[in-house]
Amino acid sequence: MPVAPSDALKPRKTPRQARSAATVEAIFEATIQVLLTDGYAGLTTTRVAARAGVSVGTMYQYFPHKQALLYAVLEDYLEDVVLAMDEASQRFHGAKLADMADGLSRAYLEAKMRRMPGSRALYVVAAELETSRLIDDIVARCEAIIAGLLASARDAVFVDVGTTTVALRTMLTGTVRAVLETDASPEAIAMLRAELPVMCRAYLLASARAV
Amino acid sequence: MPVAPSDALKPRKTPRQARSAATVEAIFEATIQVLLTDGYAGLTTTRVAARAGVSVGTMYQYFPHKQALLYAVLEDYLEDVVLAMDEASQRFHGAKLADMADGLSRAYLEAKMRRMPGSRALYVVAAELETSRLIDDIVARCEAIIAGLLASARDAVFVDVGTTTVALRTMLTGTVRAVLETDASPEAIAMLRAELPVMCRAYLLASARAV
DNA sequence: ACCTGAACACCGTTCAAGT
DNA sequence: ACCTGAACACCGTTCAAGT
Repeated sequence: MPVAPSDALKPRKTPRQARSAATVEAIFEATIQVLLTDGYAGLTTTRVAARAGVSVGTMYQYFPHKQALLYAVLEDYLEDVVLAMDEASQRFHGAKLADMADGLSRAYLEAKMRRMPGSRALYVVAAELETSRLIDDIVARCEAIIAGLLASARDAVFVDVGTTTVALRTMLTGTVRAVLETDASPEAIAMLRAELPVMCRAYLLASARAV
Repeated sequence: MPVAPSDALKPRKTPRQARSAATVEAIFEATIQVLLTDGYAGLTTTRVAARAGVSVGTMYQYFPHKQALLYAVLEDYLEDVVLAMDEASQRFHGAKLADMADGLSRAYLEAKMRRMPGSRALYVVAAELETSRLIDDIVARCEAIIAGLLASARDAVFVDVGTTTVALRTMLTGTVRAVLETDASPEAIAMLRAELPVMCRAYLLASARAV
């Protein structure tokens, strides 16, 4: 694979002055806008620069290439999702397993919904980009959060928390993605809201020993 | 969205002579090879043509643009998966719900595994391409197969087969994708083999009324 | 009928010149 | 310090010329 090392994806320089901070912010916002109006195929460096009101050269001063720009946008988005998981995990620490399943799946879904329709656009970015390092990091943090939560369950103990954690995380992210990516209609989202907690509860109860 | 109508994705002409059928076959095979060695970013029309041993012009005689080529490759792949689902559905018609869950999830997973590592490469293609019409069709056929299977369960009846079908299909495809796309290691696959049937069984039993 | 490959438009990226 | 935009290399696509 012709894959750039992850370090190459970092921003070229961190803005130190108010003017350049505003520039980066504008580029950031413009990227999402262009993604939404022109799609991934229409996402052009020239177009992003124009929308942000700067020249291409300026953009390249902050992001060494297009990938780095998208990487930064994606990172910002994913941090928000991890935060939501973490909050839910604290709220349901020591709760009953069924409540955990509900709380976790709802928190994840709401975090995604809060940033719709950016969520849809960014799935494409995540798939196309060389993001393994970033995704791996986010996944690891999510799973640490979930494992900690499950271990604290008041009414259940797990034979293999590690496996259950990975499976649950995969099911949660995969299922939501499968829906949002192809059909983000109100009915599809209603289905997710209703069935996702059922799936999580059923799987967790099947994997745990009551105590 | 700057999206070409789906008709524009069809091959420009169907090969009528043995020579051109061989040409198309070579282009097809070359596409997957280039995808595997150079990644999606490195997938160039020139490169595919060279690998297939034809000129760019020849390629454009069969596929009006790069998207059409990828679309055709993806279509071929997806048909194979639907076939696997259909076979499993026939094998488990009228069986017990738990056996259906096992059979369906195993069949789906095996179909994906059989075409690894093409599976991984094509996830990116599917995400980037304008494939809604194709995906919608495949999804509809998968869900018809699943709905028929569930309705035939010997020991259970569903409150809302439609919802359960959509949710199960989403869980199945989404979960497998979430794993294969980011980590197709033997351990990850072993996890899937063990946990996917558990998930399916648990969710189906939670959604059904025993009879 | 089918194939070739130079030619064209466009995009990512750079860098000499500006403030 | 930060910004500009013409210039370069490369890719998707076409089409006049070949067999």
